[in-house]
Amino acid sequence: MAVLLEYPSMRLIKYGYASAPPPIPYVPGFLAFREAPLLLKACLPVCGEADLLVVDGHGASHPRGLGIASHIGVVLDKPSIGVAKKRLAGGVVESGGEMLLVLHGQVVGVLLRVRGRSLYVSTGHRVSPRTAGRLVERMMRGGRLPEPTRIADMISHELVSRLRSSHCTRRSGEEQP
DNA sequence: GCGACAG
DNA sequence: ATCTTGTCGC
Repeated sequence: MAVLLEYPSMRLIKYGYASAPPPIPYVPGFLAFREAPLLLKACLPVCGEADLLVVDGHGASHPRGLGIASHIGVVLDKPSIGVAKKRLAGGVVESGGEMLLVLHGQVVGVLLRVRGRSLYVSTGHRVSPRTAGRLVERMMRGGRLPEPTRIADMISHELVSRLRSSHCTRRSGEEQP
């Protein structure tokens, strides 16, 4: 699922999606091998108008410094940022009131605290760690996740729910007492 | 040996 | 991610 939002209003312009069985199982550190091909298909209708990609997952804060956020940015040749809900690699170092994500002695991202939860924001492609953090902060609208991720989650959940019930039950739109 | 391990 | 349990707010 990919959504195109206007910045800074964060209004939904349009979205794209694709569906297919997972090619391989999920293995930590290799998420892009499982999800990037389908995600790239979902991006086709919207990425041409996008100036920045916000990806659900890590970018440079990855065991080999190349998470799915970096992967997508490189393939689509767009600036990208990784926004993950859990730590994958590296550590957190406080510096000047900032929580920096450090990997192999390099600052690769920032840790944001949102509503008591952690958000691991990292460089994807052509965006510095601190700029990535600042941009994500400006895409927050009161939710636990930045608007691109939150809205994509919302729409994809609705799509899955509606598609599932219209495929496994009787005619869609019929009541179920 | 033990823990950690995006989605 | 998915699943289960518990808590809080409307």
